[in-house]
Amino acid sequence: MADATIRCMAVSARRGAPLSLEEISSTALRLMDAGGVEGLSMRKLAAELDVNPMSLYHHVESKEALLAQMCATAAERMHMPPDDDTPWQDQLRALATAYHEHAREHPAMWTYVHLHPELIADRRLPVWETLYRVLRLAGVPESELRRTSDVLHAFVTGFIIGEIQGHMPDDPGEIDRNFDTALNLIINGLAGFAS
Amino acid sequence: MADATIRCMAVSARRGAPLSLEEISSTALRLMDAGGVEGLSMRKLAAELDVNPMSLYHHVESKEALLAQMCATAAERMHMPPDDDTPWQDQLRALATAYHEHAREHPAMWTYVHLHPELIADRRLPVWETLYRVLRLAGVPESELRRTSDVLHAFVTGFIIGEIQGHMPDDPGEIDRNFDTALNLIINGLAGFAS
DNA sequence: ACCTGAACACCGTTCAAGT
DNA sequence: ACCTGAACACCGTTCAAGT
Repeated sequence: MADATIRCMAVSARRGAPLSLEEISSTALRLMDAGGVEGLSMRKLAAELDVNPMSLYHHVESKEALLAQMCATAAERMHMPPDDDTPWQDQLRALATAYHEHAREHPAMWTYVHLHPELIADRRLPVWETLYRVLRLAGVPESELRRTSDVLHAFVTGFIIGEIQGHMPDDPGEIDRNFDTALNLIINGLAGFAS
Repeated sequence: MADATIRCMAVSARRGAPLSLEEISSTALRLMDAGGVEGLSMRKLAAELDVNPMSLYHHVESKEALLAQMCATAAERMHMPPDDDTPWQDQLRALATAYHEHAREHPAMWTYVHLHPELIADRRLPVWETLYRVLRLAGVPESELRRTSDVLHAFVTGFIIGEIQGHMPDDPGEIDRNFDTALNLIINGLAGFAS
């Protein structure tokens, strides 16, 4: 019986269990975290999963589609700070920090997202919901929410990429001071807007 | 005589003249402008120059070195607005606009620079000289010039990449309004700093 | 249903040989 | 001095064949 089931599912000769999309994309993310963008190839991914490269194409349309999938689930799962009734400045700081940390955990994937902004364009994503809420608190008029959030997001990702790709931290305190400078600039700028 | 010269220079069978670094990198830039990052490969570049792919390696150490070369000369040649004694806000606007336009002319190369910030790290480059001058005018203390200029540069490149890679202009006026929002945010932020 | 091997059209690059 | 062809170690992906 078990033999029959296994035979009819055409399980890989090299593996016990069939592939799943979940397994594929989490392994892919691990490869990307470890080896950068060049660390992820369909062939290396297949080797890591102990499977023929072509088997992947039964679960994923293309490498691009796989990357899109990875980014989408990462963006959905991103944990955002809740509305805690503190001043908008503090909430913006918390949001930026959460974003920042997430990006530093998955720098290569983040760089890819930055280069393909359409992958997180969905305004129902937690990041955007949270950012909109904070910007409303800051007094940004409804008609300017879209534009302002786009600009801020571009700033933050620009900063993060610079940090990821740049001369890395001799002094880790230097990172924090850069981050503070960036955030203070934005908060000052927004405050000027609202008033 | 001419024959002898040509023979001893071992000129390509397919071309009249020998390759030059200048010819290589300007052709490479043209390919990149036209076809994005994927538009530039050593093999396509050689084909465009009507030369064997391996000939390129006599003038350039690697593809990476070629890209570095291209970015460096582009950054050196970038034409910056002169000090015209207008308020720093106007001068910053002029600087950002010049940068913006240059990036829109060579979006793929610009994206590459953004991903390899060390390529324009040289503080003697016109961009940095100009930015430092404007930031001094804005009242940024000497000890914060490096940090502030890094952050601003990251913001601006983040914005530009977002614009290049993002949903492109349905309405070209939309671009300008985004750009204004970004710049006003920065100027407001800096003004808060200095005071 | 799912997996596979061979093949195709690409990469960047090394190396020994040509003139 | 400069150019070249063959070769190597990679890519993503198609397609027909296996179970």
